[in-house]
Amino acid sequence: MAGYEHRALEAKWQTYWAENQTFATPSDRTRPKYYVLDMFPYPSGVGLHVGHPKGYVATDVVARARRMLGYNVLHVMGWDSFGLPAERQAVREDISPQQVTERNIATFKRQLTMLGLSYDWSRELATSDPSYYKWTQWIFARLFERGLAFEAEVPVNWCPALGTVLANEEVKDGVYIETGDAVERRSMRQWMLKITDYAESLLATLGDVNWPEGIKKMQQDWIGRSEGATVRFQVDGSNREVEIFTTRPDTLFGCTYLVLAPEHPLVEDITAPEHLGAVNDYREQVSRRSDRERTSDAADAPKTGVFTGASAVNPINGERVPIWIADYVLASYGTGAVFACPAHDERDHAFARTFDLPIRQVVLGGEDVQKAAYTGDGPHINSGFLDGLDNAAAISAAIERLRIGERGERTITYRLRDWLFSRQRYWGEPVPVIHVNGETRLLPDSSLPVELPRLDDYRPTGDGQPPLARAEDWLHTTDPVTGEPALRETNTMPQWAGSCWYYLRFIDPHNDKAPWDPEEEKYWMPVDLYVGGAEHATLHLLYARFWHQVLHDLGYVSTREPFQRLFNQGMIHGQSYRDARGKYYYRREVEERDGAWYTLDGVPVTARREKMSKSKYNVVTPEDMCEEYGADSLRLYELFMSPLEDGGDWETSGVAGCRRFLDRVWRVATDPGKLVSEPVEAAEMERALHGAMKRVREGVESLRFNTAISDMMVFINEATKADKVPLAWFDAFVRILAPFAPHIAEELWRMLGHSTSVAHAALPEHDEAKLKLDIVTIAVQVNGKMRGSVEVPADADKSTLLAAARAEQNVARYLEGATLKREIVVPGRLVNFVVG
RNA sequence: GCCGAGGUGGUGAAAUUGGUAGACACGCCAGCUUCAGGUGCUGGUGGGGGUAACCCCGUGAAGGUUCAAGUCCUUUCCUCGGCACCA
Repeated sequence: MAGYEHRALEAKWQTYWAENQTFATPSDRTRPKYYVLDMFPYPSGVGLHVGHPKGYVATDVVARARRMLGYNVLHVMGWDSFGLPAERQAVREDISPQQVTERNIATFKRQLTMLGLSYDWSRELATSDPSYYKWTQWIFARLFERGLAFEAEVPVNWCPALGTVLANEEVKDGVYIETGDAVERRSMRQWMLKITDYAESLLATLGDVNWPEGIKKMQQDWIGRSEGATVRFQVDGSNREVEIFTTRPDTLFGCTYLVLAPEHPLVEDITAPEHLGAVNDYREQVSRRSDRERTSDAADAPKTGVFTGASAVNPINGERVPIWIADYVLASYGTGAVFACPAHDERDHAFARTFDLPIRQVVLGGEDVQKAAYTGDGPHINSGFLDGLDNAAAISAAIERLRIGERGERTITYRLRDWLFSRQRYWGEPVPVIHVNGETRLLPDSSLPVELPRLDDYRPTGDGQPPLARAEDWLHTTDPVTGEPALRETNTMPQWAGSCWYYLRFIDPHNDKAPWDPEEEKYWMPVDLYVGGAEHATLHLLYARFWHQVLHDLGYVSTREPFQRLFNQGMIHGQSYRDARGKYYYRREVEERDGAWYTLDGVPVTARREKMSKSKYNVVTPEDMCEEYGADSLRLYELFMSPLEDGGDWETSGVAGCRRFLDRVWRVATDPGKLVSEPVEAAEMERALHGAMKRVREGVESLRFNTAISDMMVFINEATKADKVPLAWFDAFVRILAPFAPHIAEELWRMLGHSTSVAHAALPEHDEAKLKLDIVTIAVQVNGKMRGSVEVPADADKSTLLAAARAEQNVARYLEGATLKREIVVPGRLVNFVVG
């Protein structure tokens, strides 16, 4: 009575799909292709919770629907399996990261398989597999050859808790964004990738891709293009020059001092002896402040700084201005030096007020510039040859004058910095270079992959070398070209390396001659739909685009951009319960009474929606859902609960609701005599069916599946109520249900007498004519207020509509004795009488 | 502080893009079925008033445009994401 046996049924079809390779990627090239990709997961030790599969289910629906629309679909899954957590877990459990990773992958794969996702598992890959990272190293070699990978002694983000450096993109407010561990500045020899060479290119093609505007904006802001000028100031009484960057060269006449970043290399040279003490104290004080302190109270913090005793000559008017140092000027942006125009820049203004430096107005507008900076447009004054010009004209004129005098030129600066590409860890790709007599040499492709050696201990060495330095036999090698003794590189690549190109390897994952076959690449690229979380906006997505554009410049790939369409799925939150002391409770340990929550012992707790996490006791696992309600019900609920981009709060009762829907579907199919081969007069049911068919197709385009599912529910509600349901209608229904609930659909499909998988049946197309109603209900308003409704033929003309509307009892009451001023008729919708 | 997205029943959400607000589902209520129910079926369910027909109010708040506003405009409040001395 209850419904169908989901456990046996789902197991049966999952086995069938595997045995029959139902989802093998087609090899014929006559059909259109569709490459639909999920951001592959890092296989963590804790496994999946129900928040993870939302995106996977959505892409699976798209993949299945596209197959049914006649596309060759590439739909694959793999593992971003290098990374710090596995290494730490390995140390904790005293086993190897390889073992940890293997185990975690097995868990993830089991959980994903259970959901009935239609991946071509024969293309599964893992970034930590030598047959994969061989080609990651191969791409690194190409970057190195082009001068895009280089070593440098640079100030880095060092994270003592992790024992490694981090990229700028991984650090926010002085802490590692993943773990919240503190980060400090340090100078170290590191591998860098010259992503800044691609700043312009990465901006340029952002317009060509179908991505959420928000993500594009974030990438634009991260790259941070800024147009302005570099200007060289002669240091007074010296042949040295201070080079500054400015977006406002038009305000050079308002310059009353110069500011260098405390770390600026020129500071030592120019500081006057009597100021040396103060300058050194200040630099010391600044260097002691952590990034966290410096960024957390940025912006509106009081300005600090000291005078160097030196002065510089303003090239635009020959004026001498003092040179200060201050930490509001960043060493890492522009040239690490600015000229200050306090009248027209808020930061300079605050600094000038603090140290009583002159403020000279050069642009007309605003209030008193002694009180507040004016940053708007206006005619220039006190500016010699710029007088009278507006900002834009003055900027051009100033730059032209500087250029002629060889004191400056137009310049574009980017916020983006080069990518710090080494990590002092074990569990990552070895960098394929060797060091011979202090010289770094790229290993020839023939010696790839450089495999990770097995270690007994994965911690850094006693003298602070990365863990790989422990592998003596591995570390000491010979140059395969010259035979000279050599040392291997002990830094490894960051986790982002493997994910920068995995979408390319999926195209041809078993190729051992090349990273991919060019013909295959041409067929499958670009990725048509890429689905994942928005947290990768400036990390993975920027890095992958960078590698892809380099590969494109080298002729290895055929598209400029890797991901044609990007879609961000929202995060699913779980309900958590916490008492006043902050202790969390499981759902089964609490109960609701009169709208408030208590533990079973009566301790009041607060219920909150939070990110699912083991420590918050609010994790719901896909296993539990599959066991109790079945994968099909879980899949439906993931999509039914909210639009894909919205995330939402997990409610297990909602899964039960989806299960009830499937049970009703089952009953419609199995009620004796319900399904009939003869036509049935049931316009409502037929309309519901065609509405659902339409919505399913729209959903595949818009990735809004919640309304498609509710329309399928409407059809089943109609079918449940009806005595007879035409077989042909139900047949079509099973096919639109199939992408969402593939197991039950496959079973029903066979019950309907088909002998091949529903996965390759044709997705039915709706008939627009069937959506039209013969009789429509028209709203009748008087003065814009609803006073009744009337049923009229859909094609009724205006006068018929008005007559019917007037005849409506309640409406007639309102019209009686009133003067009719106006009649509004919207055919098929409403009639509005405006009366006086 | 700046930039972006969003505020609709007890809950998740719909709303053909200016035309009957709340589809569908959860939850709740009532009835039927059942030895039993974390079952199934039927009906009800935005708030207030009324025996009823109906009436009034209602999409964060306040104004405005319009015959008509969840939808358009102005102001404002709140929530969530991103950036944060970028010269």
